[in-house]
Amino acid sequence: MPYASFASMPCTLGRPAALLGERWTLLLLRQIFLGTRRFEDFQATMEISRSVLTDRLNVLLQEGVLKRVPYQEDGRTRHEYRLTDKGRDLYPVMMALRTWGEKWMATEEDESFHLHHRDCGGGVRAKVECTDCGAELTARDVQVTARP
Amino acid sequence: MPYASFASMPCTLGRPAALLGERWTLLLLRQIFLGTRRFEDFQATMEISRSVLTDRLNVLLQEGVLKRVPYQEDGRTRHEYRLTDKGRDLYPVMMALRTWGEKWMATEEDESFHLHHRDCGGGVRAKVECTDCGAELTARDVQVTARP
DNA sequence: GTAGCTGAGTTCGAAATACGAACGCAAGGA
DNA sequence: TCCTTGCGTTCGTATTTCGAACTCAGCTAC
Repeated sequence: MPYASFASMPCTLGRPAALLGERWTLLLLRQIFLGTRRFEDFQATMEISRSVLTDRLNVLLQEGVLKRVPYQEDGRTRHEYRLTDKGRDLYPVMMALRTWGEKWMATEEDESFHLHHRDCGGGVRAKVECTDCGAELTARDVQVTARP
Repeated sequence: MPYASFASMPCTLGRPAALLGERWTLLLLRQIFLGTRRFEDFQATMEISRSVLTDRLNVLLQEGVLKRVPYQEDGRTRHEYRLTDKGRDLYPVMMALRTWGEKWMATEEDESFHLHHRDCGGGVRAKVECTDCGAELTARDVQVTARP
């Protein structure tokens, strides 16, 4: 199976993994969650080639993760890329990555950014929980069964 | 900046994003969390080319996400790839992807698998919470500030 | 009007990656 | 001795990515 055909794989973990597992896509989403919205800014901050940037933005537009929104600048109409509701729902994925990075990949030189809850000032972390009892779960607590 | 040099980017979200954002890596991790452990089985279930599989496994070994563990089969010593503690801690990332996939990418044909809490049988989902007050957070609830 | 600037792409030849079929190799078994 | 298995490595071809140059539309200044 060529990589591209995972887009149609019948698995709700496999399809997102294939979509976000394309080179540059996760880094692009990181920029977007940090507030970058314009083609030129993506290009400048990530040093991605323009043609690949065009391609990745188009894929995310097609998937409905991003939308193009017109805005005005010095009287001209331009467009910026913004998250849709679907895209905004990727927040837990990004936070899970960051929580993992903080625990396992942190170095002295990291100077990224702080995140805190607007209301109470607390920290932010991703976790997995049981929808019934609310317990926090690890891989060991979870049983995998084939779907009927 | 070529993609590879994000490996040294001073950001605890950027580095994991670059590592897992390499083609095949997320799909490989999915297989691993589903229980695949041997080279041949990865190759067969994902139809990845052998050389790329070798490369990705080596990267994950080097990063300490996987380890090679010897085991016996018909008297011969072989090796299998297993998650380290660091690797097992990627579980929330996978569950966040799946939670998102279930919500936004589910189709009729999906026949992947069920997950449930061993103790109480409940469902499984990823979420982001405040480390102080425990509230569930979305992107809008979180303030981003440059690190001092 | 026209020359220049800017944001947002598009094009294209060269370099890096991925593909897949064939090969290598070590350890058992027939 | 030869065959099979698991696990890679090699190598020529096909696909992606790179980066510099080009395009194009809508101002702005002259």
